[in-house]
Amino acid sequence: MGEQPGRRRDAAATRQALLDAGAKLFAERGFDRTTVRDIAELAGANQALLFRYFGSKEALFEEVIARSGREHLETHPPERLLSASLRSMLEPGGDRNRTLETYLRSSGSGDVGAVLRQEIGDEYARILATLTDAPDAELRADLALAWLMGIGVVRELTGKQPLAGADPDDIVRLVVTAVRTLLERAE
Amino acid sequence: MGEQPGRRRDAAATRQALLDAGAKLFAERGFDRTTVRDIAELAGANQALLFRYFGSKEALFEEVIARSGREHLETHPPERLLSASLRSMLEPGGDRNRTLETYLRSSGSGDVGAVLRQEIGDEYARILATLTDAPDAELRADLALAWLMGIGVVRELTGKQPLAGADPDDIVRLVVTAVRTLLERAE
DNA sequence: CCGGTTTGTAAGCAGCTGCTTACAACGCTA
DNA sequence: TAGCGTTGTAAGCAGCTGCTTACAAACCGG
Repeated sequence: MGEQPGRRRDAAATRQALLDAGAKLFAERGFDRTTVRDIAELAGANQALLFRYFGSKEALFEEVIARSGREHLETHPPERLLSASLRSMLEPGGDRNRTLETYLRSSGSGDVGAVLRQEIGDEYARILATLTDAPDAELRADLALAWLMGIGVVRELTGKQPLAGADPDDIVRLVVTAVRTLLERAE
Repeated sequence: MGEQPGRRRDAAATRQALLDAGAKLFAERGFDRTTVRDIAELAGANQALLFRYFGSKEALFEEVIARSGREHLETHPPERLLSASLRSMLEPGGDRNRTLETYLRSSGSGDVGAVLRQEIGDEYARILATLTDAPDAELRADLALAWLMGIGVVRELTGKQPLAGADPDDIVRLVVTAVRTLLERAE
């Protein structure tokens, strides 16, 4: 990508460029449809370096997921995690967090990065579960998380209208209200 | 698969076997990770027949989606569509409807079967939208549909606990209650 | 029973995939 | 500046992919 004139050989920068390119493409296309050649080209690097620095396509993927996944969790308090994650998924912009997109675009049973994805999901749900004192708090938190994922699927992956073109504020308002009901309603 | 002794050569039966095998594998693995060789093997047919009867892997996929997608819509009234679809996704069993799984396991931008998937989604949402008289009924219906998809993602695709192992009754109860709030709450 | 059509089979092609290897260019340190 | 490890490059390999082709076996109307 943008190569600095003073550093024509820089392993750390190349590694980072590959990581960034991988993050972008995995989020856009999923794991299967992203090729190591595409990643290397977008990073402006030789594809052999991908294997030198990461070992395999799968290892690069896991590093992408691990890094991007924790950012949101560390920067938002529990009561705003849901709306913050929702907003970051809804609002366009180059530097937004694409964890959920990457997460849900990569499927399969005996899957790649499955352990990491599970850890991140657990972390999200654990935090959301602190917002309710219902006995089945964790199940309710999972359902809230599932809603996030579903909105991501429908918007970014199928582009269904009117949801795909709706105002993020409207979506957040509707979802937060209903989720509040979901979490607060003890029986 | 199970070959009748009286009909050793039967184009219609072979076509159907390929369709069934494709439906199963596409739902389990998604489009990309399902190979035409796998489909042919599961169907007990030669893979060349797949191309003779359907033309391409993509055309077979579209036929699978088109057929399975309409079944639910035609057999459930609006007020039970949500819970019925949710249940069919949650409850194990060989002959359940796997439209949503197939739907969400196949992603990508310039995508395969995109038009058909959109039609099915529109149909679901249109029916759900009849359940509310809010001005943004369609957006609310989309959000309800998105929740369905999300629950499918989290359960079948990531296997996250406790959601993946929860009692379908509990899930349906929580979701239906919250969705009722989502749909009924006019402002 | 004959001739042509339908159904099934085996083999292979071209292209792409993840990954490896052999080698050249560079830059630091002694 | 000589030596050497680091960084980058080009080429290619083996395996898999969707798809095609050439051909054999079964079927059916005449």
